[in-house]
Amino acid sequence: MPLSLSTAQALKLWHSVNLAMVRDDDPDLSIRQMTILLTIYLEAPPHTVRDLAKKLGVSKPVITRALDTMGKFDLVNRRRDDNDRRNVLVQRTVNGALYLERLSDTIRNDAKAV
Amino acid sequence: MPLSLSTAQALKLWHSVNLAMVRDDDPDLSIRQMTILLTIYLEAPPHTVRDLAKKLGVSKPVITRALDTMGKFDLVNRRRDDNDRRNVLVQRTVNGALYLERLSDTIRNDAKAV
DNA sequence: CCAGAATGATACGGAACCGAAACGATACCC
DNA sequence: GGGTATCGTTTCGGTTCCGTATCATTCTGG
Repeated sequence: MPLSLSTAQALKLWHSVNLAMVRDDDPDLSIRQMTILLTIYLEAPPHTVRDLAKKLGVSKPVITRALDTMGKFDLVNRRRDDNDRRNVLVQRTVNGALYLERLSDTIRNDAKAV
Repeated sequence: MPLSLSTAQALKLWHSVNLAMVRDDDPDLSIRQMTILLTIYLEAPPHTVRDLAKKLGVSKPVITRALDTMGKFDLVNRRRDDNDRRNVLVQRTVNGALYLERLSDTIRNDAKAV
């Protein structure tokens, strides 16, 4: 069933969720990093660097660097593809799942207050 | 009336809107910049650097620099307060209003598809 | 007046990210 | 096998953003 939002609701929701991200102490993910993370968790694997770059319309180094950063935070994992060792398979982590669970809680909670 | 979203809806909405921002060619605003912009447009004036810093829980230079950047894009405007010339009043612009209108269109449209 | 407080801007060194180009490793194909 | 294509990474120079400290300007209170 489709969600229907007014203009004011849409902007207020966006504002409150962004404000929550700014105010908490964790380091913010950039929009690109956030989009990569959500793609990995919402779409079916396998996820390769090349596929992610194509989906986001960005260059491959952007993906590599974002995976480096998010890997340091243990939000994603990299593994070589044994069937084609040129490929890198991007994998989910427990910590990444928890991160997105907290994000969805924030969104849902702010949506109720909008 | 409160919005009610499932976990999957919340994350899918967040994903699709972020993806749209990544894919379009305009330079992305950072989360902090976006939050400042939305605060200026959603909350009642006057908006000073100090107030914005307090609301977002960041230092004043963060606000000054974000206003510099968004001022270059003509998304916001600065004016000295004539009653207390130490203050800077942050003001809306036509271009900023258009920017947020496009943003809300994206959010509302993606919400329908979630 | 003048000392001190308040406000926003600036200086500084460091970190993160960018686009473009080049690189090493691996797979494919004739 | 040897040349070529593919894949992810690295390098390069440059830009932006950061936090902290400091600054100039303006107001306030005695």
